[in-house]
Amino acid sequence: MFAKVIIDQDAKAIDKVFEYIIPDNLAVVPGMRVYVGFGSRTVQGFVIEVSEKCDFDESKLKKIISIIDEQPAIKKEMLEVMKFMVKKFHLKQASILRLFIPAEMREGKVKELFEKIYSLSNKEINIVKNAKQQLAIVDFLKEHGEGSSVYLNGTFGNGAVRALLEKGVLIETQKEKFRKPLSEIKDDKKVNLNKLQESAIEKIAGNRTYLLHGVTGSGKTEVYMNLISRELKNNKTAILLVPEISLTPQILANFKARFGEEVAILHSGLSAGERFDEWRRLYSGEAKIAVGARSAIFAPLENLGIIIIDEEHEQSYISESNPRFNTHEVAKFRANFNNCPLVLGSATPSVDSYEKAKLGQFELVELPTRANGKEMPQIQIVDMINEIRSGNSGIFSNQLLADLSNIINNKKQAMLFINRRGYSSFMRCRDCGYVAKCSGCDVSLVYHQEDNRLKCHYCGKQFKVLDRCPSCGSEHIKHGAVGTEQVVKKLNEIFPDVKVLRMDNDTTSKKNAHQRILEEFRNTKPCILVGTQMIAKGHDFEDVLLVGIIDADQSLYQSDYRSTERTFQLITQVAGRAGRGETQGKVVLQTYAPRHYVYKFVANYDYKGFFKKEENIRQTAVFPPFSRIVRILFADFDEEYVRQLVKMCYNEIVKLKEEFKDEFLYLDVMKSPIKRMQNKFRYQILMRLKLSKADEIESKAFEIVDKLSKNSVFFEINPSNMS
DNA sequence: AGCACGCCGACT
DNA sequence: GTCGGCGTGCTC
Repeated sequence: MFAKVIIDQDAKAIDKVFEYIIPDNLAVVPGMRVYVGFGSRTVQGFVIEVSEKCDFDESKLKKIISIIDEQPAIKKEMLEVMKFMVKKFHLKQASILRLFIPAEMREGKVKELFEKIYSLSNKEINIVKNAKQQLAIVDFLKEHGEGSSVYLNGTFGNGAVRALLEKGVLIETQKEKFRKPLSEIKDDKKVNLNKLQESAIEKIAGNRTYLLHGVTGSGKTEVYMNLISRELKNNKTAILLVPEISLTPQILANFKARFGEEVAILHSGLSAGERFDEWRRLYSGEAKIAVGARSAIFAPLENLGIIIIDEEHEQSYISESNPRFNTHEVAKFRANFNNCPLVLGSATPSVDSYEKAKLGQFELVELPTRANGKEMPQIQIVDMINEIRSGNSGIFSNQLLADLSNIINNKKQAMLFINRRGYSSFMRCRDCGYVAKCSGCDVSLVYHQEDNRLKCHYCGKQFKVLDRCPSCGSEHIKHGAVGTEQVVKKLNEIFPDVKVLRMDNDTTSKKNAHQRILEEFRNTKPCILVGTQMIAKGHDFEDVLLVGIIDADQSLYQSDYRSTERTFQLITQVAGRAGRGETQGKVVLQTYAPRHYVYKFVANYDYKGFFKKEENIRQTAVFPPFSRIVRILFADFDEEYVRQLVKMCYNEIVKLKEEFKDEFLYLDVMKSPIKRMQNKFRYQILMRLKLSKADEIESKAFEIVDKLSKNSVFFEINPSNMS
């Protein structure tokens, strides 16, 4: 018998199938990891197929050395997922397979965790009287039967334990131990579903893709839980994906409360060992529901009954680094494979998904009202240009200040949203225009007052702050756009007695910091929470009666075709934080472009109106979803090398364009907007294609680039971050 | 990716 | 003379 093996090394040159002989004494099945000889060394590989004959010169085949796990680490379905992803996203096989197993399983990092358990042997106990600790251990074990090594060493000292082991008084057994993340189980509040929720659940019954459009507070989570329960009753399993930042302790606790041990949670906050344990519980079938961020779509579950993607419009479902894949597409593949429904839920669906629903490719299911019947908070648009005209050049409008005072006087809470961390977005010399930039990236440095440093938000490098311009010596340094730190500082000046908390990447990097800040916020009144995106999701604070959006235009200025859509989504999201309790909340939205159509629609919570307008614009300009944008990014330390490579590829693609004359709406080659990142020079080829033959052209373009480049190249479809 | 093989410069 | 620099090419 022969095995087709993929070598577990992430290199383009060996991203193919190698064949090996299966020795008679090894029971090798597809999906297993094996050790094989490879050139002069021994490496790990994944068996993807077992067959009677081989395609390679049999005399040159080596034997598989040994198997790594008894059970195939990659299940059959996932081997199909791999094949799909290779085709769809032009990824290397090994890099995909690595997504399917927890990192700690590779290279024997953390194997299963075993606990050492000691008990008394029947050997005669012979301990001198002054060995008090040893006698104490024996007494303890006589009473309790056994004890863990951690406990015994901790309470009696490891010297005593070791002495008893040497005497043979103790025997050691190993017990498998599961690490349990978050075991705080609360009572499950039984929620009665309203009619709309019930009918939504009824509708989601076939094997299609369902777009669940439900306004914030419409009770989507409750619908998800019921859908999952239903599938569990049918003896099936479920995957629920949520954006990383919504994986808050409360949400996780809700799921634990409802499903207990049947739910496994996969998120970045887990330790390596915890994640491995959760993975194993899914693999073995002990856990039947996987809840997690993007990569939970690869959960090793069999017999899937439903896949749910919450907040389906979120950008984080498109992986933008390393193995670049689109979670929706993988989910659709797995749903088809299992013949089960795929549910995409959102209060603000992506234009792409809503268009598909409109075309009948998805089935639209709507929850148009809040479950508690409460009104959505009122959104007031404040024209910041007017503020400047009337002499207020600060970062807060008079309206926002008045509303904040009101909140403080009533001992309530407010959230201020500013999607920029740090103090100010750049430092520039007023006299000569010099801007401080990162030495390795072509981006301006962000000033962080907290540690008085300039930081690069792309590579993390830090630099000394400028007190004078290094170019002309001037001391007139100007600060760029306002960030979270500065908002906090200004609030402290204006409201010195009020607690102000900040939540952004800088304050939440430590473990559990996230939770601590939210806990403090919950318990402090009055209080103002200033934060980036991460305050926009899922938090339910009854006393937040005011949400301020400091610079609503910010996401509007990113010049990609989805920036308006993103602005609508973000504002709706943030606005949803206000007035979650009995009292109606309010949103103050500060903008320099008050007449932009996005604000008109957002203030009325008019998603459909917005969609229509946006659809119209995209259709007229022939942008996605009415076309496909392909971006091919090249990056290398050697600028001359990338320049030539990109040129060669471009010339070939121009030929492709001649072949498909009417299909190209646009084709060009250029420096990437960020010309250099982490010392790599970046060039890109951009094309916009009509949908009719986009698949064909895309794969031909990929072949061209793949052939010419010795490294792997980044292919991005409809990218939203074009930096 | 890693390692062997191979062909040119400055050293005990 | 040979130790070692890293370019090129191969791995079932």
